[in-house]
Amino acid sequence: MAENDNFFEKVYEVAGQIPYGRVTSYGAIAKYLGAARSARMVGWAMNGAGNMEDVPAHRVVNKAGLLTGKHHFKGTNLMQQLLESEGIKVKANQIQDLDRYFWDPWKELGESD
DNA sequence: AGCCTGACTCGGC
DNA sequence: AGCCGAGCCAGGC
Repeated sequence: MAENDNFFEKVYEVAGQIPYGRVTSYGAIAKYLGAARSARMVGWAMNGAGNMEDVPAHRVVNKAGLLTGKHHFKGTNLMQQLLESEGIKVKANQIQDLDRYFWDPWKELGESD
């Protein structure tokens, strides 16, 4: 039952398509789904995605590159370690050179609309 | 049924 | 350039 029609499922799909060593923002995903103002819902969806290995929630940060959701992971700094493990530089719970690692679904996947 | 909170973002000062 | 307030949608109490 892949309810791809659900907002949450869409979030999981997009997040699951984030390539290794890349990150994106909640707003980018939300906007890609047509809910630019519902970035919070993306984060809320991530709450359930955190249990999914197919959904690298650690690759999803806020627009500022801050690891806002790191507190929701198992460990205290698990999220940061995962990002650093992928070659992403993280400092003070914030991704360095975010522009270099940023992955925009709208740009990469393209809405083709 | 109503109010508060929350893994966000933007605009104004 | 940094801080504050408002907007947004959905879930929890």
